[in-house]
Amino acid sequence: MGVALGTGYSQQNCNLARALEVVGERWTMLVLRDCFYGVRRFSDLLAHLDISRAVLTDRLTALVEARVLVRVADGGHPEYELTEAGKALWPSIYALSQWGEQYVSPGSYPGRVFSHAECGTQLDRFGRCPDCGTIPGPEDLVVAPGPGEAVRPRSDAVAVALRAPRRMLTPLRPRSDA
Amino acid sequence: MGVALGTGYSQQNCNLARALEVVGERWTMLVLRDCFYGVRRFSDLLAHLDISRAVLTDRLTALVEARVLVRVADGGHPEYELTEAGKALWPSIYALSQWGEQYVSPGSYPGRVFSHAECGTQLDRFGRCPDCGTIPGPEDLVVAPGPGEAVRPRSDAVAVALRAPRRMLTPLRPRSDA
DNA sequence: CAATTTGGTCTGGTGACAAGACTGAATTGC
DNA sequence: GCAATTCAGTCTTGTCACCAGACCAAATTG
Repeated sequence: MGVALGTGYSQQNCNLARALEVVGERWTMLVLRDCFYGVRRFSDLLAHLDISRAVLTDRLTALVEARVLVRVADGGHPEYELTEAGKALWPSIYALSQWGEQYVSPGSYPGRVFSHAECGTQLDRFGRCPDCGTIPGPEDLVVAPGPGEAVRPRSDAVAVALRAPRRMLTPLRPRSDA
Repeated sequence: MGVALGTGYSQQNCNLARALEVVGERWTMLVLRDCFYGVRRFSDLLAHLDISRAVLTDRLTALVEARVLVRVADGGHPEYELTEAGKALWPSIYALSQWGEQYVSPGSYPGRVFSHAECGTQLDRFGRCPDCGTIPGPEDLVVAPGPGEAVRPRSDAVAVALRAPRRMLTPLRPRSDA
């Protein structure tokens, strides 16, 4: 209780409202973005997002309950991984990022560029690979820092790792395999 | 003051965070969805969304300030229209709706289907017209109710108008042209 | 011109969030 | 093996946003 409440758009017979009940809360999208970048640990999310511990706990719990993430903890520290439903959110996140880049902070925040790993071509603003004509899923993408510099670069582990091109969805830290 | 605050993801040098500062607040996306459907009046949004008056006022003010909507009021009652930046949000809204339909309420909420007005073909989940191979903008789309019935159909003017296929972005009510 | 609708503003009560102290389990250092 | 540290949370307190509903002036309708 208290998890999915406060987000209820109860009277809306609408798929957008249903989606927003799951991913529309503050911070949720940013948590998921980090998951796509390979972040899996509570502490990494905490350090990268400047989010309150209680709220991060709440969001992770809700996302696990909604089957967007799975909590994996065999003995060691728990890790949070995207499920299929979670990975399917990539187009939404990409579309919002592109809009932010074009209309909110044009030019100021170079952000990151995404390329089709197979052919190295940079995606267009709809997420299409202009070379292949397809819309690659997140597992087929490489993220790299865009041109230009961040205004005030961060120093947390996640920010540092993202200064080099990375295959998306690959864990930021090596698995603590038994 | 008090408008854009509370949504600040200040430390995030990230386009997604920038986008969410503008459209990430509760209700904002649903307001915009209605704008795409042709809703332009305060009272229609109020009736269709079951939102508090104060919050609706706040959201509209913020969206106008962010240049996502324009407030047009020549004498008569004001109307809110999507700007170019606002229309550019369509891919984000479409992506979220599709995700909601597939992963949150599969089958339960038939929602609406979107077709390319030019050729009548229904869009795929990435917003592509399978016939033309393009990704039509919202001005080239027709919304129609999906198959199946809403659980508890609404009776407000907007819900009623949306029971028939409609060209998107066309005003719900005839303009009170001078 | 009276009644109603429209587009708001203004209250009060409730719930969400931020900041930070605190804790027990896991991990690391030696 | 044991101490120190890190990790993944929980708990508390204050602030802020949101909801429900009363209220109000301007526009519109009858």
